[in-house]
Amino acid sequence: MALTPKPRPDGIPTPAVRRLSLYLRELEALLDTGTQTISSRQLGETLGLSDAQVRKDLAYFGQFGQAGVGYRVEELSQEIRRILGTDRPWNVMLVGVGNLGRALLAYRGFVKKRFNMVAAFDADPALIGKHLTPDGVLVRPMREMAEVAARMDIRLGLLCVPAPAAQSVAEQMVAAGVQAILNFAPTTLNVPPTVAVLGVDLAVHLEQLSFHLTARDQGRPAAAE
Amino acid sequence: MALTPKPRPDGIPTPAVRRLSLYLRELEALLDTGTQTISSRQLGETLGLSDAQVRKDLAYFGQFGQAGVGYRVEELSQEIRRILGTDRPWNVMLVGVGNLGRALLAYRGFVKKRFNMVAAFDADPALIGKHLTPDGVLVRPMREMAEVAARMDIRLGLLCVPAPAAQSVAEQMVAAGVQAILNFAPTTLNVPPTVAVLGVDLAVHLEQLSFHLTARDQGRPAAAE
DNA sequence: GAATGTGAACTTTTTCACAGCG
DNA sequence: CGCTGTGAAAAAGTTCACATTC
Repeated sequence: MALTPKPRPDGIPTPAVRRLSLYLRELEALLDTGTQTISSRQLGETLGLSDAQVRKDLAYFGQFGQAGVGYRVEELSQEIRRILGTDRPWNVMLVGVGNLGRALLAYRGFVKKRFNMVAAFDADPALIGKHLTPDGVLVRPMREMAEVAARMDIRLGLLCVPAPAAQSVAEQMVAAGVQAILNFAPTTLNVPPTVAVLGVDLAVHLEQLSFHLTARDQGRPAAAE
Repeated sequence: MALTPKPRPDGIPTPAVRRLSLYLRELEALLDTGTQTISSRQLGETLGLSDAQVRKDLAYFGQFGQAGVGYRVEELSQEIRRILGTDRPWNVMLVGVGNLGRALLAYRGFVKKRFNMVAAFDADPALIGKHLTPDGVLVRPMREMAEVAARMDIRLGLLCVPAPAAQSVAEQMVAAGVQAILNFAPTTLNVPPTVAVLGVDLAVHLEQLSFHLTARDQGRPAAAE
């Protein structure tokens, strides 16, 4: 163990950040089983990663382990939450209350992670003013977006409108102060570089699996996850 | 242009395969606008990729372009579909007809790509035998999975059950002959290496965006998409 | 002139391997 | 001893730059 006080390295591989979420998921499951400590080898095992990978990933952010022992599950969980910024709740808006949007509004997994869906918007006048579930959030007209976002301090948004509307809606979200967008529309968004966009194209995911099926049937390798 | 007849390289970067889907999405949009040909530079532009990246990615699979001209949109689309294995329809099953499962059953994006949701399963007796939408698919009991999968030649499945049930359900799917799983449960699946799994953990995606928000607020870099 | 396909250079990410701590 | 943290080596992926083709 070195004594570099805080190298503030910044040159953290993007894949390492992605894996951080997976480590956290694993650690939270371990907490439920009452496990106190875990080694890099054990932590990587379930996820199909090498022990070295796990240690290196965590080391980008600090020194959380204890030589000879491993990592304290509770402590490491909290550290990762702090790094990811989920040690506090975020208010989230959802735009586009179609089938998918409704399902996401009701998704329990967000609540557990303290992502609070506090506002929903849609362009369809027929939906405005409705609560889609008894305890669900009110659907508002698009024009209220900026005001509501400011009042509720919303910086994160889910975009669930059809592809043709996506770019224009994204611009409205950005104008309203949204700084990070999870985009479910099957299209690429053009936004200012300060805004983070993560695309989740469900058809693309299936295509990737189709490739694996096809490639395997033809003798190509094909890995997973 | 070289005359390597078919190098059968096999050492195709996984990211290249992912990008193939994005190229196809772009090309399909271009088809609607009646564009005949496109250069690697133009194709990469919308996606934020360099022209070299586009050419190299495509070159892993063959020689589809014409020097001085670019790529024929129609032709390249078909080539990519062939590579991805989406030049033909796939029958797909969905297991777990909760909020998310229902939304996915109704998702129009799958239909367009010829992923046919032909069977749905759930463990809840109250849902069995129902059609969740007028034109929707019948919800069947889990025990019929193997028989139905064989009869309908289903090799692809969407897993939309709660995390605690996911591993056991995945095993049933594999036993029923499913060879590729799109996993929406926030947990890692342990399946035989012949089976491809792609995880879509919605909370993880939001966590990644939270990281970007947090990192940016603190002077770290943070890229997107 | 415009744009591909591709070796070679470069950058990023992963793995190795081992000193050192509890 | 078991296990971390980390430089150094290896592998993977991206960009460069250019000969070549239309």
